[in-house]
Amino acid sequence: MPKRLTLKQVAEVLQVSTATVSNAFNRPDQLSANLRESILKRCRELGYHGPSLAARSLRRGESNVIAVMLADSLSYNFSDPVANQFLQGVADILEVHNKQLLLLSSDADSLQQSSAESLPDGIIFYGTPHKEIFERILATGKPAIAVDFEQDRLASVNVDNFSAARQAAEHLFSQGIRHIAVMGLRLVESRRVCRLVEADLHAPSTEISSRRLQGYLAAAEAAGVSLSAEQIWHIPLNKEEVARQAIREALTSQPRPQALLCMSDVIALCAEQQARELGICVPDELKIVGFDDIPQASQAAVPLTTVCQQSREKGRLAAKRLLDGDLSGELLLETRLVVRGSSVQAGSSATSQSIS
Amino acid sequence: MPKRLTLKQVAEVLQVSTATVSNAFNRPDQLSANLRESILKRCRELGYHGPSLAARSLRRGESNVIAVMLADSLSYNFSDPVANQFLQGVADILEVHNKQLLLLSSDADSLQQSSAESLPDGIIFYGTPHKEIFERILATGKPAIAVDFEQDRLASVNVDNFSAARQAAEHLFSQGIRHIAVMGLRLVESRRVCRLVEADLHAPSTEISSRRLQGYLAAAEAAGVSLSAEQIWHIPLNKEEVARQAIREALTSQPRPQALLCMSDVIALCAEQQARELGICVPDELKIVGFDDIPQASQAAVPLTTVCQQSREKGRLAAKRLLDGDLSGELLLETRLVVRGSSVQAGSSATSQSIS
DNA sequence: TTGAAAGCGATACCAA
DNA sequence: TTGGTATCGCTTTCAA
Repeated sequence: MPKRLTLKQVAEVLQVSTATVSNAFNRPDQLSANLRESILKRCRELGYHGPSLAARSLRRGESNVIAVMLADSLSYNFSDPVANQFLQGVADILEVHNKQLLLLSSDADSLQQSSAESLPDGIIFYGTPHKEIFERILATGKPAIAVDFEQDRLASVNVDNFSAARQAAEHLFSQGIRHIAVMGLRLVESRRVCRLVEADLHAPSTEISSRRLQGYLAAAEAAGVSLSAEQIWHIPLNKEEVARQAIREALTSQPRPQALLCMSDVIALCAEQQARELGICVPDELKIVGFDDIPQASQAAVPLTTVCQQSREKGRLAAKRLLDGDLSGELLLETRLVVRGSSVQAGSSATSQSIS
Repeated sequence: MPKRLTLKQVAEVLQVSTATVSNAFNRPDQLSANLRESILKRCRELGYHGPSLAARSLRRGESNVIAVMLADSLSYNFSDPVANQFLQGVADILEVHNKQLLLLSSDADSLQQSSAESLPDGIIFYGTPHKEIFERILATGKPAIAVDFEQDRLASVNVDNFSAARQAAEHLFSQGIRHIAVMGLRLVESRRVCRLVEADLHAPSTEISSRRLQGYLAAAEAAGVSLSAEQIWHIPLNKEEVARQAIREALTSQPRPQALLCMSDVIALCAEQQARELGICVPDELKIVGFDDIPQASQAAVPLTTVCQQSREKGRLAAKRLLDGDLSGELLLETRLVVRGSSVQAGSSATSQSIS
């Protein structure tokens, strides 16, 4: 097996100095076009395809790699449609800028050990990372940006979760609905599905889910609708398998809620499916409102009314700001309620209207 | 902004040699537990969180990073449910082994330039990569494994696409269906939706889509069903927006096919939705069979009959083989036809049966 | 336009 | 158990 060639060896074979070969790759202006061409050509023949990333970034202090630091595990993020949209947006921009993508999880032990965060030239935090790792990275002084959480020491890209959620709830209350259940995502620390207790309502955090809950509550209060802790479920993971249990509980509780306010589309779509299995007709007997506007939301049998939070655009903006060095202040993306399926019939195509 | 500390500086402050600090991080057995503890503690206080990845991998010749080389663009892969499942599987294993994940696209210009492939300790090729990059990486002699394509110089993880597709088609023909349309994925080079022509049928490649097509054709022949080029659509990308056009064409052609054989679940689910919009009742008036068994397949309004190809497990196995150095031969995963919705009624829960 | 040489930060050998 | 030191592959300044 031919051990990878080094620039030095190549230089030797070509009878030029290492500097010249290096320049051929990195600084075309430092040598004649002719020479450069011939060097690159011979390199290709020899099987030398460019400088080693490790050595180059050691020397230059930059790597051309951007990291996304995920709050949860990698595999969880690959399974989550919202995260996927976000990563699509990030990838859109990185591809244009010729940057490579390193996926890191603040959840993983590996980070404690390998300090892989030292490689990338910049870091996008997606969701609230573990404190220790967060501090560690901030201390490096590398460019970084926060997405979906707030951090006074960092620029951020975010949406107004409070207003978005309030709007979603208002949509229901304005239809005269008085009895709802909230399918909440990660509202408390527990790893199992459960309902909230009164105290949970008075411990608002800055986490997006807490914001959304506050938005729901505000809308309820404004509409004079009572919404108590026992009508609010905690779902620890944005996964169908997990959501199902909470939804079953809610849909079989007496009296059955007229509507489900779901903190994600994954939950909402699962609710739709569960309702179908239980023989509950959506939207006649049960209204469902989601959050996120993932692609599947519009394709569902009963197209989902939800809050569009432009996840892909969020990824684009975060990556753009990071690469442009535009690292101050908070950027709030617009959200809008997408009302769907208000007049769907078999044979007619779905309608959807936006309310902004 | 405090520039990142180096191991050397730390050693100086702590009044020990660099070797000792290095050992504290990498070789606990090389120094007393006491000393090690105190060094690590002081490092934390100083804000030194471990050796730089670039320097360490330059020196050690390994980086703790594994790359997945995607045949298509990053953002496309994030949007594809099958790719997401695969990446979940890869991530499952990498997390256990404390490896970081670098996502590379053989599509991107950036690779030509940055030779980012030099960093990772091993590479998983997902789908047929561009030839040039493929050769380049093989030449490095790094551990690598091929997924979803065949390559005599590389170990691989794959499924038997021919048999799987044949089985899917047989399922239809055994129900007496004689007139079908094939919604094919990437069957020819064109970037637009089109039907095949006769010549395309006689140019079988080793690409998975070609294999699947051959499987369909074999089943048709065995069943005495005619399946000609004009009944076969080419869809260039596994995206709903793209598939829609082909599906519309197929569903509005006269006579309308009794069944759609779809080369992916994304296409099949899109077909289901289109049928709904056109007022065609699935499965009474139109049968649909997919391929992949993505999570949404079982959640659809009409649960989808499809071929399960264990994408996540594929990712797991590929990563496992790579990390275990088990790099010879081809590993074929089992596929199985998952028949769903054969007796679904509103109010009753879905049934599904496996035929292996 | 080219070449010589210093050094990026860490590791691992060998000696003490 | 610890310390000195050559070296990993490359970039870049400076001098020729």
